[in-house]
Amino acid sequence: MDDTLFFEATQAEPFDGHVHSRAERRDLQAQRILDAAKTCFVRSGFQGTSMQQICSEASMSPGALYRYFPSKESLIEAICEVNRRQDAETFAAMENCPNVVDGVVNCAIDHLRFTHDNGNAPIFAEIATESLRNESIRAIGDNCMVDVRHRFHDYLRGALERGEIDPVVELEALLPMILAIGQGLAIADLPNQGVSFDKVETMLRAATVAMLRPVEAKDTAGN
Amino acid sequence: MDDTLFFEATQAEPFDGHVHSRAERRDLQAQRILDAAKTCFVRSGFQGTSMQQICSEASMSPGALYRYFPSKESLIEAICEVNRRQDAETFAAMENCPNVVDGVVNCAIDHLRFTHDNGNAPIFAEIATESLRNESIRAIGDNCMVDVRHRFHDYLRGALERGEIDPVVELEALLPMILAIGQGLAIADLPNQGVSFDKVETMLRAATVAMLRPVEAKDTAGN
DNA sequence: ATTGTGAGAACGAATGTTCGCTTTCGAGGA
DNA sequence: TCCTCGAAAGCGAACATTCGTTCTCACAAT
Repeated sequence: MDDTLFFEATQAEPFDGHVHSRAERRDLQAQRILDAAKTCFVRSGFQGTSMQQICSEASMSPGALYRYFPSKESLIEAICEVNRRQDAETFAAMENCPNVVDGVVNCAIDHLRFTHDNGNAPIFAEIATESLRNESIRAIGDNCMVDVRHRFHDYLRGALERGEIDPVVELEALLPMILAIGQGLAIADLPNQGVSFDKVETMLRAATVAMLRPVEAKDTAGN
Repeated sequence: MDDTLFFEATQAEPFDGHVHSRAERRDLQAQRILDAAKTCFVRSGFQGTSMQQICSEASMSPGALYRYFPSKESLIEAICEVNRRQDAETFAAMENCPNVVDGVVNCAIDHLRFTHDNGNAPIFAEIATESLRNESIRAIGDNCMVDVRHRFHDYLRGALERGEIDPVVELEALLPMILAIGQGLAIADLPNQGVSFDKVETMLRAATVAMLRPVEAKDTAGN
């Protein structure tokens, strides 16, 4: 199911019904480390966080921590991977939305809401920044973005072929544009600046309609 | 004139017209260090760059470098300050533009073009990310953003009061939205992904018109 | 008895910065 | 024009500290 993390449950509980099986306890500890790492990364960034800080945050010794994650990089990868999976889930919901504009806007707002609620904006920014240079992180970030980009591309192309979008629209330019705007909004975390999600949605919908040029916009302004 | 840097020309040339006065040479060296620092920061980020790397890039010993900048942080601040000043110049041009939409769009495109041409996208992302946590950088970044935000706010409010924008538009929500979009576009560096400035401008103009709701859009699509 | 888990000292490498020294510069006196 | 000398510029080894990581050993659970 998932071979990118290092602490998978290597064995299902054998026979007994103990409160904490060996594997369960191991997963629990690993999660504790991940939570501590995320807290530190939000606070100081990937490069600015030391393993000692993560150890302190997790109330764990280096020797213990290194039993769960073989390196600092593996911790970063795990954090990125969690984000990647959450993003994929958010964007998957879009594909079931019949109206193109609603699909794009709802998906973006869901993403913004999730990022805001989990305090993920700094990590999101960190990943985006680090992806511009660090190879190993770019590999993960790109996988994430490639995934999102692909789904988004297919979704828009489908709408285009079904005649829901003005054929004038060029997908190869529109797609990076939308992703860039979404990224900017996620990093800015507008609700943190006192702008409600509703207002963001209203403006984003207007902008989306203007760029997508849907052939039959049903209720683009009222919702 | 400028009291934020540490290497000001402490004395104007006394009387002679030498090719390189003492102060001129000092400024030249300081600039060489700044260029090297920028190269390294683009490559590895603020935290990921060591002073040794900057020294190597500048072909200078640590002892020499530290005669010009008292710390690594002062180098980061100087780099940020340069960016801040450039941004301010770019955004100042906006205020002379009569048409609101043109003002906003042209300003944004100018900014994107400058960021792209100078390879500043990674540093821009770095500053934005670091501003979310690092105090000293946030101080500079905020000064920059406060400046830009203030100019932008006044500009839009002027247009609003002059009746160029639908009074329905709420400035306090629109402003962060526009800045977030601009930041996202700057970081994404679309021309680096094969999307021309013209296409970005077309889409951005459409989105801007949709969000600004100017009362009399003259040639919003054709330009 | 064997195996998994944790603590914490210890490791070498790398960090930002400083220090003592030499070289270069340029104004002013001979 | 040449010399002199104080100051500025530059070098690179060395500093203390911190980094990510490993090692050893004790404890706990099976």
